[in-house]
Amino acid sequence: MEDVLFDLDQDGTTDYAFWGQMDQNFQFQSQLDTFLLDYNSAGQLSPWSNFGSQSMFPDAQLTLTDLDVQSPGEDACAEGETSSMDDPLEVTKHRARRLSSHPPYKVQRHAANIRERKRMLSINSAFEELRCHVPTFPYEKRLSKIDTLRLAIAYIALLREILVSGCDPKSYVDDCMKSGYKNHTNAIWNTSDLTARLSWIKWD
DNA sequence: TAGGCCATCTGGTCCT
DNA sequence: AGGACCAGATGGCCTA
Repeated sequence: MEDVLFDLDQDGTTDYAFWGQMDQNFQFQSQLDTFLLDYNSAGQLSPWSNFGSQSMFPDAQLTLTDLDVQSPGEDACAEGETSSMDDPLEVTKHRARRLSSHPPYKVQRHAANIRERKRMLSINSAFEELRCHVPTFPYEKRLSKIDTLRLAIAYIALLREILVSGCDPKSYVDDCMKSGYKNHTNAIWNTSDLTARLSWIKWD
């Protein structure tokens, strides 16, 4: 156990040295982070977005040493070492983890993290766009992602029914309001909820 | 305070 | 080989 901790310490010090020497990599990292910050600030986030209250880019405030902070998984690994290191498979995994903490891997991992954040940002912007296209009440709080998807499904189903019926959309919705909308789908958003939302829509 | 929601990190897998 | 995609783990924030 002691030598494991020692090794982790060693990795840490070598990493400090590594990052200190690799100005080009740091510049690359900074450029990517800067790009993502620009990407974020240029994005059309809704007023519901909580990005302002919670930093989307903790890395932007990171020092070089922050890159060496152990991940949750590594923590779990360290905690489980005493009980599981007798298992050869665990020993192999542990070696792999130690290997994965070496500098070249960290550079790739950091770049992958940035790409992943960028990818999630694009997904979130798509959700924001979708939220703008589903019927919501003016006073309603921001829809969660799952609710946005479910409401969109129900909304599309209802629009299809309106199309098939050939009726005037507004009168169709009014009829639904009066008779109680029977949604044929399994959607969570059904009956009065969806039609009540649609009653807010200006059909003209 | 528990539960919901979310962002982030991470390793694995698939694709180009 | 490198990037995209995915799911699991984790921790923070918010609300009932």
